[in-house]
Amino acid sequence: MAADYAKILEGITPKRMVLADGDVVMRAGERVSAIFAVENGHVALSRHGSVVHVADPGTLFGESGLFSETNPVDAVARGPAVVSAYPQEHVLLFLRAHPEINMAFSAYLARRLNAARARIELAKLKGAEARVVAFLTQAGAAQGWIKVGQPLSHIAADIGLTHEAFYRTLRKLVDKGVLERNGRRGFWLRGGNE
Amino acid sequence: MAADYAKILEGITPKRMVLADGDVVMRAGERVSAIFAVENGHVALSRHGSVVHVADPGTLFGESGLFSETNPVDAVARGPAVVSAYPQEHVLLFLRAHPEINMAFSAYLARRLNAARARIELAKLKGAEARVVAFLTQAGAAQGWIKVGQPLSHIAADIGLTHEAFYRTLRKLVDKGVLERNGRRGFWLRGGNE
DNA sequence: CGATATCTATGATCGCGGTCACAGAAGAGA
DNA sequence: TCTCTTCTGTGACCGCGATCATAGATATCG
Repeated sequence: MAADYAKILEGITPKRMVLADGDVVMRAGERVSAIFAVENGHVALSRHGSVVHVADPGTLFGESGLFSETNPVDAVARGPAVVSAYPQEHVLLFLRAHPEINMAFSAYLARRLNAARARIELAKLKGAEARVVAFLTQAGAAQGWIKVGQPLSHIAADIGLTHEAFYRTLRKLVDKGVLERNGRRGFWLRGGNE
Repeated sequence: MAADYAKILEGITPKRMVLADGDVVMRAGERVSAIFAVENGHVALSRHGSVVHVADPGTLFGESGLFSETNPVDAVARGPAVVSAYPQEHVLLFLRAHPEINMAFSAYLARRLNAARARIELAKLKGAEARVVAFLTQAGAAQGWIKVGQPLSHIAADIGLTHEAFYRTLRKLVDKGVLERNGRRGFWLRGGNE
């Protein structure tokens, strides 16, 4: 997988971890040992019991812990997953030794920061419909068919809705002709945007 | 202002910009010219017409544009504001030349990422009371008196509530004996937490 | 200093979405 | 295959918080 962090970590040999649903990758408060890349499946990061972020395939997690002594969050596999663990010390040494790679890492963090901020503003939208449309738009459903990679009920929780409200809103959007569905997880927002 | 990005940019001379409400700092699609620090006021970043982030005083914005050719977002002043523009090329040269500063910049981005994710956690809490208590706790109101630095109505919007609901929730917490107030902006959470 | 805008605050009403309840569909495992 | 779990989906009810209305308290500015 040509993930956008590929160049950053290509010089480091990761430890591969194969996880079952619910397996713990790291616990909040533990010493930081590594930065992780999701190869397959999903990993939920939670803080005080509530999910803060869901790491998708092709993304890193634990990036913020790289610069601190202890992990700020719990990381638990959502369903079967495969992650690569890149030892913290190797990564830090590598970044220090390769300024260009370091720049690329900063760029990667900046992109993730943007995504997180977009999610915050999404959460502030009032009304289930606005949030669902915003989510689908961010996912690219306005440019053509997209296929979401996780259960709709998880998405509902991610955008701060119950699954019931989410399903009802999807139906309403379809009835309005704004949204088309293909199977259970295929979506296409058509309608007078842009 | 001793912002936590101070050390990163201290070697670069910014261009000061004084803005009125609605003034455009940068437009999506334009060539990137600088990274910005908000000295005063607020700057709204939007993409495809919807707000992605509101930059507060003491924070940077345009960090992601630093690594690309063109701006990904519009930036418009929300009310009168003062921002410092640090020319992109100077910042890039500076970071390339000083690996340790580059690491510090990565660490800054990682901290912001953490903060953003904590905010996501807060936004997902259900119920006005839970969100208000979470906000006050994050602000340190469980450790003693704190004084918030912005109008309560703005805080209400930040945590996804109307100001009316926010005021009512504060009152309810005071009635319950969980919260004490000192003047309009002083708060202290007492009660069996921890 | 007085005029004006903003902030803080509370009450009444109403609609959205959470909760509860139920069920078919799909997937996992034996 | 059959069982069991999870996911997807819909309906009924009702409580929380958005909205509308109003007003005193503060802040701002000429």
